[in-house]
Amino acid sequence: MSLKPKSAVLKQTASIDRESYEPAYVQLAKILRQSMVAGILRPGDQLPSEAQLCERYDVSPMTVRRAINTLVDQGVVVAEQGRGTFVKPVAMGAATFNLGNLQNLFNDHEHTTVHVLEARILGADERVARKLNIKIGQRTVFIRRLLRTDGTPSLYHREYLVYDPLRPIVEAELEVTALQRLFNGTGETILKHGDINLEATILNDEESKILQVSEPMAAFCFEHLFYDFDDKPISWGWFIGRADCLRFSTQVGLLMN
Amino acid sequence: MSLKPKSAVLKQTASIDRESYEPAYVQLAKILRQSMVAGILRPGDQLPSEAQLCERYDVSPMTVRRAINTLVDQGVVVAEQGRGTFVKPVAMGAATFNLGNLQNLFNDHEHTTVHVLEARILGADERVARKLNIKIGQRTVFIRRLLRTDGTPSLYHREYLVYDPLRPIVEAELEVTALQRLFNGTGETILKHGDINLEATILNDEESKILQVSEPMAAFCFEHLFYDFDDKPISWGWFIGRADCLRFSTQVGLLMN
DNA sequence: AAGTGGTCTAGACCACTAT
DNA sequence: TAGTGGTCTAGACCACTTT
Repeated sequence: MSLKPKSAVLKQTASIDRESYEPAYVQLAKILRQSMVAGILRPGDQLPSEAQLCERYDVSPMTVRRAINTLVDQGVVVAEQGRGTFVKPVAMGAATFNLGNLQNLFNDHEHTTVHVLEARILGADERVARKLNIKIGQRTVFIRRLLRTDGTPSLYHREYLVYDPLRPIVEAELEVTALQRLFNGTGETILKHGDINLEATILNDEESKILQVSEPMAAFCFEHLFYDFDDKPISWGWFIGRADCLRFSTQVGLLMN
Repeated sequence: MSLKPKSAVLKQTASIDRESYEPAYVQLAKILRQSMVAGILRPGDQLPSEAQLCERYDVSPMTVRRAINTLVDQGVVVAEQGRGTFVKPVAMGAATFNLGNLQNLFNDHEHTTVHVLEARILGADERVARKLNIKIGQRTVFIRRLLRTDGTPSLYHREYLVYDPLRPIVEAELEVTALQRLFNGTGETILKHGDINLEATILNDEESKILQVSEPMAAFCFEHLFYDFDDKPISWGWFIGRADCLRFSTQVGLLMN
């Protein structure tokens, strides 16, 4: 691990194309990233100082700054005031998984359909009352939905909504499109924030039946609790999907681009 | 949903404290965020223009820009060139889970211990050969590790390393600290990048025994495949943890701070 | 003291969207 | 055409780390 900037090597790399549609800071970030991918800059190595980069690529300090901030945000370098900017080592702990992939499911009307299996007014039991911070017996709207991908059951959703006759949302929530809104936030929304848990579980009898699984099978469970603008819970529910149909992939470290 | 900036309302909010240790752009971002939390700016609403914010808070365009970019990065607003900047609705699809929580486990030497259950040279079978892109029968180092939290088995790890007599890493990999390095990237590293999969599964007999579970139980499985600086796979393995001891939580939307 | 990153200014020009 | 965000300049000062 070298402690000095690899100035000599970097000097030979590409320069910034002023005619390009790509902003200078993006180009610079790519150049630096590329030197890491190529192994010119290794984990632990120090990047050239901002002043050096300004001179070498003939851009202003703010532009260099932004390029480096981009890399910091991407988690590939770390900047330490007074010391320098260094290439971060690959760490599995930096891996992140997002539900964005799942979101595509809801938008893909070609292959995915949503069926409302059940929707009725239900008095809250102890568990529901606790989650939604309401009294036991207070009315909720209980909804069960099933998503099918190419006809095959893929996701089973259950949801309890606080019943409020003043809020016309209830009607809308029953519609098939309501799920989509929950997931990608299109259209009107009364949700301010939400808590989401990801768990692994084994399908119970009801779930197995609905998802058409015969043997015991592992599944992902996304529990969600949404709040309105008064920070009152209004929706508690969970999605369950077969483990053999769901997978989350991600990458860490230096990738091509 | 209003289509006009809530200029009048925002005008009354706090101003920027020049004496504060907090950068101006952070303060401005907080002020804007606060207006969203307070419901002054609702999903779909347009933020005041950059010029307006410059004037109102007496900062330069670049500072306003950075504040807004912060919010864009946080995913709470979306900026559209030529139109304006708008508050994004809450979307479950925006949720992200990271393995950082898990990382704490490895650093917490007070409560967590790592035991090497097995470590031996092993010829690659078809599956291992395919994953590591080597020939069947080629030698690998097979390692089994068990992590205990306060004495209770919590994570079971199996790993195949390409055996390379020229690389002294093999010795080091056997050490207990090797796992920590894999996860948080401290010290020397020969890893350039990695692919990570998150799956839900049911513990098999061996896993149940090692994790001291009697009944069938769901589990999280993190499969990892790491590459060296020549983009050759050198490590394939997976962590398995009991579902009742592992949970991933996250939040979406507007949070307090 | 010298070098580093962190912040900030006060403008400028451009591309895009709306009217 | 006016207003918006997107980029960029050429400096400045500060806080911090190292020598």
